[in-house]
Amino acid sequence: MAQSTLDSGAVEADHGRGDGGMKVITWNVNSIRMRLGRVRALLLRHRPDVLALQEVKVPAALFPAAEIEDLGYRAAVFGQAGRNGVALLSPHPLETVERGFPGDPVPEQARVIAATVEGVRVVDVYVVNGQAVGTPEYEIKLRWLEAFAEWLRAEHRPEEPLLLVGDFNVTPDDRDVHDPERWRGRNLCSGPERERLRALLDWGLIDLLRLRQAGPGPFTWWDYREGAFHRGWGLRLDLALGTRPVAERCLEVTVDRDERRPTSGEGKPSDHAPVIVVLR
DNA sequence: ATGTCACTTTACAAGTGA
Repeated sequence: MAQSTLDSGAVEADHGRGDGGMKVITWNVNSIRMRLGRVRALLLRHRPDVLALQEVKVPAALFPAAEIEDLGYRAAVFGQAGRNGVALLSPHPLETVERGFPGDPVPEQARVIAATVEGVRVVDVYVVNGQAVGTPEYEIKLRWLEAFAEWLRAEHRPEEPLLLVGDFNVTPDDRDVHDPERWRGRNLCSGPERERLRALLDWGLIDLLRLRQAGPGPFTWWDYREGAFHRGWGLRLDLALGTRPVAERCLEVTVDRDERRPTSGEGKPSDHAPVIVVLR
């Protein structure tokens, strides 16, 4: 049963185009169990070729794989009980799945999963949050970004088709902040973390959303507190970064803000909105 | 700075992390 639905899903995900195009969505769901209804609706609405999830907050054994398979998707999960956890969903084969990376300063935390889908290496990251500048957690965040960049440089080449997506917990620059003065120097917007992200880009990655949208905005995350979404107090923390071969195929990048709305969809929203990347 | 949310523990509340 599962196999036949997987086959039909693969056909639908291509939108009948048969043109080698590819739709990749990244979404920090803040618990897959709480968000299953919305994830299901997103898969049916967009039929992405890849859905990269962060903060699934379950060990792999408790990931709702059967519900996902019923929609024609396979899941590769790097899970963790209660915190973190990343997963890649696709109707296509997920080849050469890699969980974590050598040199991770916090290897007990599930933050990176990678797989090759339709010839594109998709790397899904959930970067250390960092809590606040000056805390030990912030120092770990900087070290983590350095170690991840070192691994990327060692294992990959900028000439490869590689798409790095996820929740980076860093705003690339002030255009990604609703009120740059209010956020100046604080965690998610501070200089040192932006320098680490910049180093990653300098290796050979392009911020795909900025190819066609100069900003300021759009944002992808709004705090649950203080009615931040309603007041427009957002940040862009969720990014899609591509090597040149991927950037050349990029048609558009959009943010599905409706998913952050409390009144739309099944159950409560995540504090992050999905980012949708379309490649030709 | 914090008006929320989801998780955990030994659970019928409080602490943690985001």
